[in-house]
Amino acid sequence: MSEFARPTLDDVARAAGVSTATVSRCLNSPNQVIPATRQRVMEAVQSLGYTPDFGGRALASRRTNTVGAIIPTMENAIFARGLQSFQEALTKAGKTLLVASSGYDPAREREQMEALISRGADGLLLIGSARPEASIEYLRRRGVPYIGAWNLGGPDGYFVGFDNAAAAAKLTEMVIAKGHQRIAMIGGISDMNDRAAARILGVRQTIAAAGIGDGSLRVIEAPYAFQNGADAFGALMETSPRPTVVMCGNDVLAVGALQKAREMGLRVPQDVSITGFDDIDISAVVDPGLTTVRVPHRRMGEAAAEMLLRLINKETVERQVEIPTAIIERGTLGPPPAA
Amino acid sequence: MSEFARPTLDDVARAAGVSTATVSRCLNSPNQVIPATRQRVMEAVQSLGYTPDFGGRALASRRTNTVGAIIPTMENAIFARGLQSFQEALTKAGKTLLVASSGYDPAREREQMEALISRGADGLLLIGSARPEASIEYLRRRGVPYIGAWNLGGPDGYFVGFDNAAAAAKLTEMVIAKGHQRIAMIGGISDMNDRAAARILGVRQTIAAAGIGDGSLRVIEAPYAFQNGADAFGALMETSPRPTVVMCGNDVLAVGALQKAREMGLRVPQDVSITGFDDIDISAVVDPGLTTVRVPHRRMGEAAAEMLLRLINKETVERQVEIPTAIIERGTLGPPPAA
DNA sequence: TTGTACGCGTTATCAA
DNA sequence: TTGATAACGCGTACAA
Repeated sequence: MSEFARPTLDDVARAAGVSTATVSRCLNSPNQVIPATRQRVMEAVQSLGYTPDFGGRALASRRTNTVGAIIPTMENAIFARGLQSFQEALTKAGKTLLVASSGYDPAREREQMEALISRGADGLLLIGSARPEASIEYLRRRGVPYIGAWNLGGPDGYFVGFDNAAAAAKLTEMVIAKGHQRIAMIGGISDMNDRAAARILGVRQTIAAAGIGDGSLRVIEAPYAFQNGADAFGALMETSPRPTVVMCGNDVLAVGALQKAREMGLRVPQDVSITGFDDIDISAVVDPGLTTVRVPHRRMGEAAAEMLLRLINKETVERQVEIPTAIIERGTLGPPPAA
Repeated sequence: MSEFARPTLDDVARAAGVSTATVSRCLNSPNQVIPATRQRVMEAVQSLGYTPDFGGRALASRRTNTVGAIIPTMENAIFARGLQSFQEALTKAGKTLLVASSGYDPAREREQMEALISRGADGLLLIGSARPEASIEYLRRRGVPYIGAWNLGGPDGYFVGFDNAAAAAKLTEMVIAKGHQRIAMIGGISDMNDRAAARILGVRQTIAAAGIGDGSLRVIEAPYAFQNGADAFGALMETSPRPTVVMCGNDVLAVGALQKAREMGLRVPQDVSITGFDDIDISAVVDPGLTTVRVPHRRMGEAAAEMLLRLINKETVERQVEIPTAIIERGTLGPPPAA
């Protein structure tokens, strides 16, 4: 009650009648201390409510057991899920995870990098590979291990993720096999978001290769939100000739599109087909269920933790770990209408 | 390339040909330094890629500009959304947010408290008010300002949140007004989750007060997941006499219940009514739309940031800030079947 | 097994 | 306006 200052090692030492070194040892390598002493020290720790000061500890020991993650936004369930398992794996290894979000802004991402590194992060998890060279140079110069996740990257750097383009291509092949000739797409904003860009690319290339229609693809890009999916779908349905299938870069967009179709009195998949990407929870719940690409986020989080930990420990690490995806067929993809 | 160690203040000072004190001043109070010197120093900072060490800085200045938040899980969108705005408000005030999750485990929450405090957190955001007295005592002794969010709390402590019980009661009154006599509920796990408990309580008390049925309420508690909502709904529909309405403690459970109803060939709301709580995105997308309680998470995050900041600055603060909720009527609540 | 004493990188005080 | 230098809290050789 009367004590309002944080207790220090010194306070504990005095209370227990030992030296600060002994208290420190009790906390860090207890078996070097005789049980009687240890108990006395631990009692003092308890009664004072002592918690070691992170700053002092980091300063003296030169390590922090902290890793940082910078994600675009906490509001996207797919990051939340992957991060959760990332954190669980880290916790098992005795590390603490610090999370920051960039709001899809490279400048802000850079700020967060500095904040995390100045807090002593031993390693960093970043999303994707699209970022200014200066940010990467900064990381490199500082010698901070980092990995990109949620997709695969270029020739250098370490990545654990999905081949977004290949998965989109495979789904597109299935769409074409159903007989669709007029394909349109609603994608995420591809600028500085390589996942969104790769998904669009996969669809586009497959269509071009198959020589469907004129080989081009109509794409509307929009931030991930139900309403944007609905609006874009409405716009696409205005065009003539109407697409027979709308492929979406993300399930959120797809569900919005699906809702809009219902509002417009269009039956899915009889009048128009819709596909998604990610397989979020909601995709199994809508009616009809969404045909989409399943992306195992939890496994990716675990794999990312393992890779980053190995990098931090300077063990050998594969440069790329690919997490396989799978197409989940539910009800929103069918053959094109006969018309 | 050849430099792999983190540059220190000393390195910068040497490179710029000044003392460490001057470098420190350049970074913290630039106008105390003559422009010519400042520029020379800043160039050295740039070219070395210097970032101040957080530990050293915290040690010397005795403040961290860091606040911590401990949430049950990152996978619940309602926390993610509130946290996002909490963080935005904090960032404006020059603070950095560190997020940790407890997995609904009080012991783990306590560990995270220590981790955050040892990292110098100036204040803590916690969810709800249900936690062991020892955890609270620990916080109090350390003199760390903290607030509970997402609900309101007891006589002491600071809270910003919703009156979960009152909102549930109001919704129940509406249900009763529609003519329902047989009400059942699917709630979250109420143990150590005061939000879930309060929602159940609000429903139960209203039913008892109205003398509906025998005044008791059948409740199944389950973790928030679609499948659990579906399973619990199935179990409830087995009972006889069947409830005419199933009130859910959360929209996730409600959507699961809705899906199960469809599977069972039950029309909503003609055969059975369903209500939710939270108004997550999906609730407007399902068919029919979910009648639920809207909880403005973003506003809560902002209000929480303001309150915590004031507490940290030792300004005067109201003990409780209540964020109003509203009932959103969509399609899942109707009158009971005539039968 | 325990204690002494130094150094980690920074800020802040006091002189110059 | 700038420079020495003493804290800050902790870990760890080294000595006892």
